[in-house]
Amino acid sequence: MYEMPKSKSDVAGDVFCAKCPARYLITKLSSKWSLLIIDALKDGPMRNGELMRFIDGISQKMLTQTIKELAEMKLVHREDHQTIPPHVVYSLTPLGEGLQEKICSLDRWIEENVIAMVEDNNSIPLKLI
Amino acid sequence: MYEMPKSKSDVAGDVFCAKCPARYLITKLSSKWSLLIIDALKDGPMRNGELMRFIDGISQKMLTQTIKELAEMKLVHREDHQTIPPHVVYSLTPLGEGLQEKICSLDRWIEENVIAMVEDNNSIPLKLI
DNA sequence: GCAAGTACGCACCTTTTGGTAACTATGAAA
DNA sequence: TTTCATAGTTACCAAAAGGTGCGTACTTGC
Repeated sequence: MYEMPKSKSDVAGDVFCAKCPARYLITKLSSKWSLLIIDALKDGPMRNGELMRFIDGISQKMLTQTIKELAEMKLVHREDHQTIPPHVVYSLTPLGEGLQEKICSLDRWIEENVIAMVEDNNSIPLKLI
Repeated sequence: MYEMPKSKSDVAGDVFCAKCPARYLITKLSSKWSLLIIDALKDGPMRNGELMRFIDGISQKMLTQTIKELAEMKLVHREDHQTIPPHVVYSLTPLGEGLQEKICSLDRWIEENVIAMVEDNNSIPLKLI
């Protein structure tokens, strides 16, 4: 597994290096649910139920789990009103906003180029949206 | 699973829709190996062994498998010289070049912001690069 | 008064991911 | 002559991802 460095200043970024924290982060972020949650939060704060309905196909378990990881990475802010029934609001942190621009750019590119990627290709499943 | 539409013109992109091909593609692309291979090919064609050495930690199996998927998505071109011993060269297609810009932008952002994401966080493993 | 919504945690189970080792055929270098 | 590099494939196995169903404690609408 990983080892802790002596000080934080020893940390630097290289995704191609297996032991770099940057690689750890790219491993965490390279999940469809992480990408979709950050994309979904681009227009402002959302609650759990809203995200569930917006991100078609995500389960409650994966939403909770992924949001927790994104919060640990300081990309998403979790605001719990501490009421019963629960009222929790999720939003992007300033750091998350920066990442969101990159991820949205990637997602929009995929949506725009999906036809070129799947045409004449029987191994990629197609379906009406 | 998925169903085939009547014609290709029915295809459109929405990553938030579970049955959209765009979701299928984002699912395939959201793996660390896909992201790293496309990033690695940004400076020109590379051979199998070069990629193995450049992308620290990837196994032969995952490299072969991921490249195959990227080729099916028309993002990577596989040029096999049909010799023994084998000589195969991989490069980005014009489509892959477009995606590479987005992915490199994401990877560089992660490398630049890795410190902000991991500081004061004991759940994220750190290591000297 | 009963059901639904809220945002989870937990246990169980299946599917997918991904590592390792063995094997391929050949040329080139030691 | 023996070893290595090349770019794979295959089988086997362990680990991780991820779905489903249950329970929670309360409020609001029907």
